[in-house]
Amino acid sequence: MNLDHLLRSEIQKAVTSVFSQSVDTLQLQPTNAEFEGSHTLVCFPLTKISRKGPEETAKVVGEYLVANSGIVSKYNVVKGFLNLSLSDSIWIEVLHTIVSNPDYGQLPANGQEVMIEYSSPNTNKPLHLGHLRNNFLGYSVSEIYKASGYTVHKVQIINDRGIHICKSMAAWKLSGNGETPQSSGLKGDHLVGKYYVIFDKTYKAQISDLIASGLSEEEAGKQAPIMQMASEMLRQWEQKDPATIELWKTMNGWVYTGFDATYKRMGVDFEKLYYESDTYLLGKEIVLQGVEKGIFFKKEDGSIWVDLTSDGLDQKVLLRSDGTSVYMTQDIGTAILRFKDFPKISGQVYTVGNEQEYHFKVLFLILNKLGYDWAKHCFHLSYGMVDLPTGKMKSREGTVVDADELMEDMHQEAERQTREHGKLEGVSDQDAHMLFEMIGLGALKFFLLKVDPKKRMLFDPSESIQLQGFTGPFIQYTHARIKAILRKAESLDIHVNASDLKAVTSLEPAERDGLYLISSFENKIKEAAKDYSPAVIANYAFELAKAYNQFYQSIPIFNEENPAKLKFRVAFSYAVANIIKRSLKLLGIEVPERM
RNA sequence: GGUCCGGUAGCUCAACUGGAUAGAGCAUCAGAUUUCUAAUCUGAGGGUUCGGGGUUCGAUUCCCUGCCGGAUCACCA
Repeated sequence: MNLDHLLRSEIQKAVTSVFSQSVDTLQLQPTNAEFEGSHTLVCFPLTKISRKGPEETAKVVGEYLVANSGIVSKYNVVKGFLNLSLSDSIWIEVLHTIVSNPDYGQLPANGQEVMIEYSSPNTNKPLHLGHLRNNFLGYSVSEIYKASGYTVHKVQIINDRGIHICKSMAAWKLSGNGETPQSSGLKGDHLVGKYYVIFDKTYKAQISDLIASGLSEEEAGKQAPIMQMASEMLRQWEQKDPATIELWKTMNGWVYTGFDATYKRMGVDFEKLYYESDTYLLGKEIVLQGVEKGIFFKKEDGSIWVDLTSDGLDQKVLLRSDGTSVYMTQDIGTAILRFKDFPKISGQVYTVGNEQEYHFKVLFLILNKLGYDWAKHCFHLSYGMVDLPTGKMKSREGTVVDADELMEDMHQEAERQTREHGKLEGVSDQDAHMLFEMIGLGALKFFLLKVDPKKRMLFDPSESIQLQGFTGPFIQYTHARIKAILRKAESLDIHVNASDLKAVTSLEPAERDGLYLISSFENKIKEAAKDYSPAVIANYAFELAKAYNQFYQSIPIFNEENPAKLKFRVAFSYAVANIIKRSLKLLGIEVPERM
């Protein structure tokens, strides 16, 4: 039974019957806490067909529903708002359908496939806080789409070639003395990142020397020996010079080993990896064909452009005058390749920061001009930057927050607070370790996902390690508490079946509040999918946990003398725990049995 | 300069896409553990929703305008 559908159809019937005219949309919203009821119908829009004032309209509909629907037990009208109270038997039925459906929260398969790209790092340095937001977001949106009934293909494109990795290679060759992850004990991505920093330092020093010897800043930048070395390596790489390719493979290999460990700890995964070194030449053919078809045009110097002025944008280069590809060319090729690899996908989602909005706008327009009708189902999941209290993250200024370090810090903080609470009695070291990890990462993921992805957000380290209030651990804790109740019920040999639930005759307000939230879970999943927003789920899970804690506080379950009521409350607790678990899973967060 | 985002309590964020007296968390203050886990719960204070116009039964939400912050506008990625 879907409560929302049921109620809407009852209201439709009422409206049609009372005003002898139907209405296509109903404005149904949760009732404010200060009024009685659970669902509120906004009646202002109905005045057009009722030809009555809003209060009178609400009253007539309310009367009808109480008399005829069988599910509305009471109503009250405040201004144009019709507040409805549902009969307790309906709430009990809601609980029954949910506990008897193990797949509640998984919408039926809709036969559609979608590709979601996220992460997509450069291979010259370790992942940082910005990547964490990206990865958690991409992963979570993938989970949300799966729950909505889609088949999801998670992919990324690894930017493994170009001047950035050559910089690390040049610095390593100059001053690395053959250092390896094994010899240094450094994680591979951090080792390569170390040489990227060394490159930058050396480069700057060389520039100031050159400026001191009379060169302009621009000239110095070009002539600095280390930069010339990196540029030369890029040329050699493109010419497939064996030694250069070998070094490139070695250093990228170190990075991948490092990334694998980081992804594993983050709990994210990918179905297929695309590498820029494989795809950067793609798209060139397409662009040349586009010139022949008259979609693109060539300038005198031989460069190829697309004219987007009729779409309110500028002209954009697609092939350089020397015939080489740019980023856009590659992305055109990669997009087409992906639709060949996964012919059933209807579209793809690109999880990329909002600084690339213009790029994707252009990309989708070009694909559209090329005649790919899937282009209109491509979506740039654009998210805001993560700021620090000290301002923007700047890798050159050393203010980046490293992903590995941050996850470790969160783990340790979880451990510190757990020990402080004295919650580890009878817990093995191994279980304790898993618990700290679960809590630490739960806090971090929740912190980054609770904000609307579109918005720029502030990462305050002292706030992110909070385990109280609007946090992941608060919700995990609620789950653990419920599990304790379920264990106790088990030990008392309390088992619930349908007839027990139906024997309950009256509910407490706290129970109805919880059931209302439970009944709206699937709508929240749809909303989150439509908006590409894990924040919808984060807010929902928090509301649910809060509602349960209020219930938990006010009603001691095992003191109840009426056995049917007691069983009802156990079943209710079970349902809440399940939905907490499922919602947090949509955010990539695990829940503990005890904490 | 053009285009696009954003501005809500001291701080970090919500507000069901135009609905009720704008809500949470943190922080501050005051309370609640012979009870199923106090990482919890209850209560208090805290607002010109950046300013100014407009649209209508009704605006944080839509339109215009000004101010502030950010992104972007490369033969970079």
